[in-house]
Amino acid sequence: MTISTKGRYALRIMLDLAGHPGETVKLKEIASRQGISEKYMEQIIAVLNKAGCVRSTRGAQGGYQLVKAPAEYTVGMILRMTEGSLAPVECLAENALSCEREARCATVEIYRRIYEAVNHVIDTTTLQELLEIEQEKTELIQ
Amino acid sequence: MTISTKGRYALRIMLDLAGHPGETVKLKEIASRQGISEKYMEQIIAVLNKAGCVRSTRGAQGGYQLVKAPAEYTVGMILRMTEGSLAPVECLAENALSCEREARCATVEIYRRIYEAVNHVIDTTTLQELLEIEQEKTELIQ
DNA sequence: ACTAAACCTATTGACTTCCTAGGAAATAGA
DNA sequence: TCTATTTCCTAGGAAGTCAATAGGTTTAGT
Repeated sequence: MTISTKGRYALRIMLDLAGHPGETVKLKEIASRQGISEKYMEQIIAVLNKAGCVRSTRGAQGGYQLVKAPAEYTVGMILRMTEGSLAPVECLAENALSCEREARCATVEIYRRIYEAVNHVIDTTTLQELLEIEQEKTELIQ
Repeated sequence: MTISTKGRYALRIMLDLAGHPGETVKLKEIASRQGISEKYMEQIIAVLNKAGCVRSTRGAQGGYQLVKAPAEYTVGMILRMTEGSLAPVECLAENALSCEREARCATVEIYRRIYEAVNHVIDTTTLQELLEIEQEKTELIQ
């Protein structure tokens, strides 16, 4: 029931980019700030890039930047890109092949409720909101 | 972000027992009704047994039965016994060792919200409620 | 005694996760 | 044009987890 590093790192990458608006941020910078393997991050940001979430500039002085404003990204978008569906059971995922227990399965109801609760949280929280939380936290440290 | 078969099967075992009140149900019966490997179920029900969730009777004509009424079991109790904590990240689990990013980590806030939402769902749904859903569903089939 | 059941522990194949490795392609600046 | 820097691409691999399977021991009813 855990979210893998792939999704968690994706969120941190996006948050890092959101914290540097207008800049073209190198992966190396994000890696050192976040303490994540640069090579591993490459693979994660590739997904975000192909999905059109970030824009990349190749070559020297290249890097990444957000395409839209932080408020335009929900956490749900980012997590689903990297993690796939967050359904607690396969039969609830979008492209699931129908289960033969479907008609009489009572337990799926609890999984449906969990799924809806999770979706509600991640679809109503934006990157902007996380950015504000981060800023509040850093102010507390200073 | 999925719940493993261990937790899902545990819920189905408990629901099966709840559907046969007063009876001492053999594992073999549950296995054939639920279409789950008997040997694998042994390991799962052992956890529920040690936790005092079910009572076992050994020897011939033995089996299992619930200790309490279905309304006394929440889905949360059952899932946590078999799955462990349902926290989406380790640092939120009960016995987690503190994370050094804690003070400045903004993303943990979204995980906390997810965690709370999941906990709310599973702690407010009882086995009794699932039993009623099951009964409604079987009536629809007939 | 015989049989049916729970109990116990080890092992295994498949899969996933998290990361490392090694380069190719693109581009800014000298 | 050359070089350094960056993104891009693909393969591979160590470790761990999952979902069982296997093979017994113990207990108790008939």
